[in-house]
Amino acid sequence: MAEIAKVYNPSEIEPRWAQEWVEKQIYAADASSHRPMFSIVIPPPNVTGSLHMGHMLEHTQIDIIVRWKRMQGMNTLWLPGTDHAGIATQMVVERQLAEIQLDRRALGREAFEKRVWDWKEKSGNLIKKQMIRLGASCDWSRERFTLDPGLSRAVREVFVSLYEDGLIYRGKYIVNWCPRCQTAISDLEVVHEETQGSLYYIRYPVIGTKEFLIVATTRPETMLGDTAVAVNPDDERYKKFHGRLARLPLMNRDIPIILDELADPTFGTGVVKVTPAHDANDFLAGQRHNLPQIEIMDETGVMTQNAGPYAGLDRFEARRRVLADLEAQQLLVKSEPYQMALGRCQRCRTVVEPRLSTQWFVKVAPLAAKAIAAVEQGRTRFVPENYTKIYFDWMTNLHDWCISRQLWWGHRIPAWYCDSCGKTTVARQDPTQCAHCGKETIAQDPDVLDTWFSSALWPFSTLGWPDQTRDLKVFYPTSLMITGFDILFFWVARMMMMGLEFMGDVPFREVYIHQLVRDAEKQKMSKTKGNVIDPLVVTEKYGTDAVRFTLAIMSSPGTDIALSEDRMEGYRAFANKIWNAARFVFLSMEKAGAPPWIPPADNRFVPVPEANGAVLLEDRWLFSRLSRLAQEMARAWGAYRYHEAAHAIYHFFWGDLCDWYLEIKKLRLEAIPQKPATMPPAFENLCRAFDVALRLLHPMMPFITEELWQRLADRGGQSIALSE
RNA sequence: GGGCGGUUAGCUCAGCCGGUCAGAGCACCUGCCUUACAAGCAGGGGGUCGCAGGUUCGAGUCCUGCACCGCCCACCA
Repeated sequence: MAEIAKVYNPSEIEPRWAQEWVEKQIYAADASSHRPMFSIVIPPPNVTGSLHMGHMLEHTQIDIIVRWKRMQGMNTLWLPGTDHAGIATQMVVERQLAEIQLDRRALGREAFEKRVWDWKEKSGNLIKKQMIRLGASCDWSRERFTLDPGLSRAVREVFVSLYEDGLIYRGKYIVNWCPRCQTAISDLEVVHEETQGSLYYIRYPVIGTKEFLIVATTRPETMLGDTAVAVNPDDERYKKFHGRLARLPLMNRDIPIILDELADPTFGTGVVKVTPAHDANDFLAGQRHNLPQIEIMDETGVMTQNAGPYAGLDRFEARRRVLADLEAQQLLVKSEPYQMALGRCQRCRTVVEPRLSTQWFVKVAPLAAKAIAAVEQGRTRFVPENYTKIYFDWMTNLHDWCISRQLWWGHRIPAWYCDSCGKTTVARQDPTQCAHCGKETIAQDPDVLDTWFSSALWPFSTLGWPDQTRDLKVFYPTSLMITGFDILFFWVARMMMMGLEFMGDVPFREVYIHQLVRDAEKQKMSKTKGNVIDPLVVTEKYGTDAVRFTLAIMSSPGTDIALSEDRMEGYRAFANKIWNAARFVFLSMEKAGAPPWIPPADNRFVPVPEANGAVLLEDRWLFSRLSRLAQEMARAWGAYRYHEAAHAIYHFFWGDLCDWYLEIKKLRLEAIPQKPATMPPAFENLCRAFDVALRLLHPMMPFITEELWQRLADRGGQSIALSE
């Protein structure tokens, strides 16, 4: 008794178990097992730094389910790993370079990539360390990284295969372009921000008349690239101008007045300028009317020679000059305040510029159709259910996915262009000559793939695909995906598409979308904002179990988690309560004897009767509570209602077990005159009840339960670890 | 322009199919260092469950409308 401290000190206990669990590889899955399977692949954290509380919530939720399933006897796999996170990681390293006045271009591609790899090692190791400290029961022998050779082969295979099927193509289209990152980005990487801008009304003289057309625009500088002015064909006001030309001010080019639905008679003046090279809608209109595309801005957002006198100016400076010049020529009618959704780069907040660019795209419609059907058929289920609708909405309104990025960190696009014949070679093996003309004058595309391209393959690439591995056979489709809402479209939807296309089955049977962890001010925690809390810090302060339990009990659906340390303090107290309850149990064993008492697994919820055959009232009561609790927790976990399971065990443990049951046993203990030869049933039941309570608590608080169970088992002559 | 979520004790939130659901934790008040635990024990105060209607024998719990707060999606210049 003396050797057990009155106050529970998790930092003495937790790291020891964390290490032991890893060293003994007790969470390794068995691909040759015939037991029922439960598999889950981790949403691979980005190697951009360390894990934040959002990860800890996610990992806690995954770990609870995984441990629960494992304790049910299932052959359980939790596959860990990390994501190279293309643009995000590249930016981290670029920022580091900037601090020492270096630029990636000055460094060169190879040297730069080496630096990113170095960083990846650092970040990846830190992430692994954090997860181990969290007690994540991963199978580390199956750890993966999206740039691993195997996974890269999967990426290559998928790219080539989709290309051969005509589902990947290359072309010059309007893409979202970040002038700072100097790369194309997908629609999803553009975040729209309500911004107070201005709507400018500009006069375009109509040739052959003394009249003007007045166009309204929020981006006046793009007029330098106008190649038409559009009015709605049914707009009576402008019928007189049909077939005429307009004079583009400042540039003094004559451009046609076209008739197109693009022009909404109810908006502005009903006249819209058409800039095919710098606006997605105008691009399409330009195609409909065979308009030239004049690029007036380069990849850095600086005006090109095509912008005439404005060449060399930054786009915003050009806007000011254009406005000033229009004003001077009395062509600017007016400007009015205008609320608009300005697109910014998700990574750097720079205003995104729609720009004409040659990029690679995935034709998503056929893939999306399968992904929609699979959910309609119930092959994959969303929890909470309402995400199903969101999923459908998004899936049915997809544009083709721009997958090429002008970056250095990522999977290089497996396409080679021939200088001789100009044709493209896309191949599984690096070619040495053009597949079309046979010449060796080929060079690989310098670009890399969108990081989500490889993430989309994660559920099967991590299991060995394209090889037909045993793991793949056993663990795919995975049982469950637990992830955040923020990557539902980026990731979940695309995994659905790729899984169905290449595996012929859904990547997971269920998707549980978890809450968002916010800080005390309800601000979103994010890597880019830098307001992240290192889980290692609170873990040290309150104990991993307490933080895990806090996250679990706050995980109720429908609301985000406003994490506060008050709660962690409260559940640290809970851990301490458990610790001290154990001290009482151990004390009882000392005073009442401690023979082997662990019951067989099948009657764990049945109390041992007294010598006269009757079961003590307190035992009957407690064991009935216990079995009800077990049912309740299984139901709650089965529905991912972590908070209900947590509340149930919390109140059972503190209220029923400690406040009542232990108090009653305390009286019985006092009534024992001297240590009996064998432990009376009254105390055997105490041990058994405590054992079961620890088991029920274990998925949420693995460390303290493992430690106490171990001590309990030692005293009872048992030697099986709880977590096995 | 669509869509979603929230509004319950001072604070943060639970309340799944309508009937011991008016609750928990923290905070607060009173009394206790009772040999498992003061990170504890015993007890206590505190809410007309956003507003207005409706369905029902009965509604935080279902329906309608409204008001705030927050979020997501969107090629209206």
